[in-house]
Amino acid sequence: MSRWRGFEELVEVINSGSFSAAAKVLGVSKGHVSQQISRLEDRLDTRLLHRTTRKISLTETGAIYYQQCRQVVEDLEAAERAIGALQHEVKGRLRIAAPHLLGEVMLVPAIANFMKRNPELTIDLHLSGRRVDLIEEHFDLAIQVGARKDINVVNRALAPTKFYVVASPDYLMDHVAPVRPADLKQHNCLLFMDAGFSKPWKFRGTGSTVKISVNSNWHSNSGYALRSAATQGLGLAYLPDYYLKDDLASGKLVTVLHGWQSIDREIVAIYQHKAHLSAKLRLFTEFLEEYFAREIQPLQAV
Amino acid sequence: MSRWRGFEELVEVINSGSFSAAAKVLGVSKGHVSQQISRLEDRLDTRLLHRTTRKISLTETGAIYYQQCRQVVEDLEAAERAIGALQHEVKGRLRIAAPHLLGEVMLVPAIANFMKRNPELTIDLHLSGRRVDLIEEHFDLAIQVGARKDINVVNRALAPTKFYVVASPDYLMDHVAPVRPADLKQHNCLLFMDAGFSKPWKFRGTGSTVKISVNSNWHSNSGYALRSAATQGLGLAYLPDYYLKDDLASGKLVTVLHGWQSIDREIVAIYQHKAHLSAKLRLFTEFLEEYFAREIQPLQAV
DNA sequence: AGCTATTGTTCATATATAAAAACAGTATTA
DNA sequence: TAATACTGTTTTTATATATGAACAATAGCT
Repeated sequence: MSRWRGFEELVEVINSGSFSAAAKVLGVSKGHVSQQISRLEDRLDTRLLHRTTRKISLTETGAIYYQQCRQVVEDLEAAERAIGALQHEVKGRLRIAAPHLLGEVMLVPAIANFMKRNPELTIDLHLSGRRVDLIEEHFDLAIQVGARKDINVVNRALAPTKFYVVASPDYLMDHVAPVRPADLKQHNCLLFMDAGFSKPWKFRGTGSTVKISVNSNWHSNSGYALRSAATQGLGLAYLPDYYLKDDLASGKLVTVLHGWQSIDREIVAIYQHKAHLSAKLRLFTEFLEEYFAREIQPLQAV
Repeated sequence: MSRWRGFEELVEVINSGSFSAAAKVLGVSKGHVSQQISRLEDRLDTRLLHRTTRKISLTETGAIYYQQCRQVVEDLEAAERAIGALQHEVKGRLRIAAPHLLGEVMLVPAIANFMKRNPELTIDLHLSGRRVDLIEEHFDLAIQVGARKDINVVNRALAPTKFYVVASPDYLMDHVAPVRPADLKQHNCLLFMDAGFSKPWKFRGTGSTVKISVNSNWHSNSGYALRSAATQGLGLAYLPDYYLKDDLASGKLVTVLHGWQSIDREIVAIYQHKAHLSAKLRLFTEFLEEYFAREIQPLQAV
């Protein structure tokens, strides 16, 4: 039972002018209002209202208490209104975590687009190689490639993405283009490496799946640096489609290993709990889904 | 059920840092706290807390709501403290109604005495011939001679008082002093009359009680005027002991009808409800009781 | 790694609360 | 002046609420 029961009944009795009217407003029985006021008086060990069957009048003590409670009721009403507004409008802060590459290439233009429609929104975009802790670091949303196993979060697939092995035309003038994954061993591969670890390159051919640990004398935790190194002919790079689109179109890079596709992966939005999703978060993820579907064109078959 | 249930649980969960700790502080089960927060979230249609088994963290929405609720809790606590102080100290306003005579003669010095001990008190003394409506006119206390029949008020006897028939020695030189109530018919009686009505004079002899409607060509609603008229030999007056003390001692007036006593009456304090008596009201009536016992000396037997 | 202590949630049950009707009292109205 | 309609309170009964144990999950400890 609440520590402060009865204060709203008191306020409403005064505002309405009678127990009966207050009961009607509050949607309870008048007997209940009577009981609540009585208990409040017992608890405060003072009489708050003088009452005859017809007239209600505040005690001096009651008047002082009423003033404060009235303020409290107004504050609580204001608080609920504020929440309601926040809940149903796209406003406030949206704190997003993402890897550098995805964030810079995909999210920055997407966010720009979304904010044009929702100018009251504040964005806090945090790019890093880590998988952030949503709770600890107060992120509303994390965007990454591949889902999380954490059962406390929702993984929402936004778009599929593929990785391609690419090289510059220059490089391919000097080296024989690989046609099977095993051929990669003969090449210098530009590796994405973070915190000392790199992931193997995976491919799916007709019926078989291959995982290759490649040779490399060049590592970076920056996708931009990897792509740049590849265009300058330093070796082969394994990069996602959304990051290659322009350079493939312009011919600065070309794909190799035709017939071998990388394993499909998903760009995922990750957030806490499906229930009670705030409007801003719900609408932003919906927007991202549409935006990615529109912007990520499947590359011409390789 | 309250319209704002759960806000105190939310505040305490944040203040304590966990559901369990909050439950301990609030003196309820942790299951209950959990349920309250859940309902609050359902009602607001938003998530207020991120929770894992070990960590609690406010949502952006939750943080906003928490700030407001925290303020509300502090305000409610402050309100209760204020009431407590008002309830247990003699301070604030004490609004008293009394008849002119009693008020001027007895209450003014009594109040002066009481206020010396309780300087934080404010007194509002309203003198009139009417029986005031405590509720309607916001009186804490009415002092009068004789109890009220109203079942909604407390009649607290402060002191007994007697009425005496008095005359000036001059008057008695020219007239035969009455010895029985019936003799009053032969005299001019100075009548207390308010709103066109006067009360009969009552007497108790040895074994019998007499009620007399006297003859009068002089009326006033002022006890002071009555007494003054009597000292100037205009006739007989029927006045209370506390108002005659000085004039009887100085010999300006003398009592008649020896052997016939007026009906004893009570000076009464009248207030709303015995329960929840404020400290100032309780202490003031107690003080009046003592003060009257000390100050109203029984007149020498008549 | 495995164990322990502690977390928040869920569920059946005991308790407390709110409703509805009966009650007592008082302004209003005819 | 009597009838009436409405007041706040009381009481019984139906409903809702809080509990406490069982549960699932996790951080810290050894």
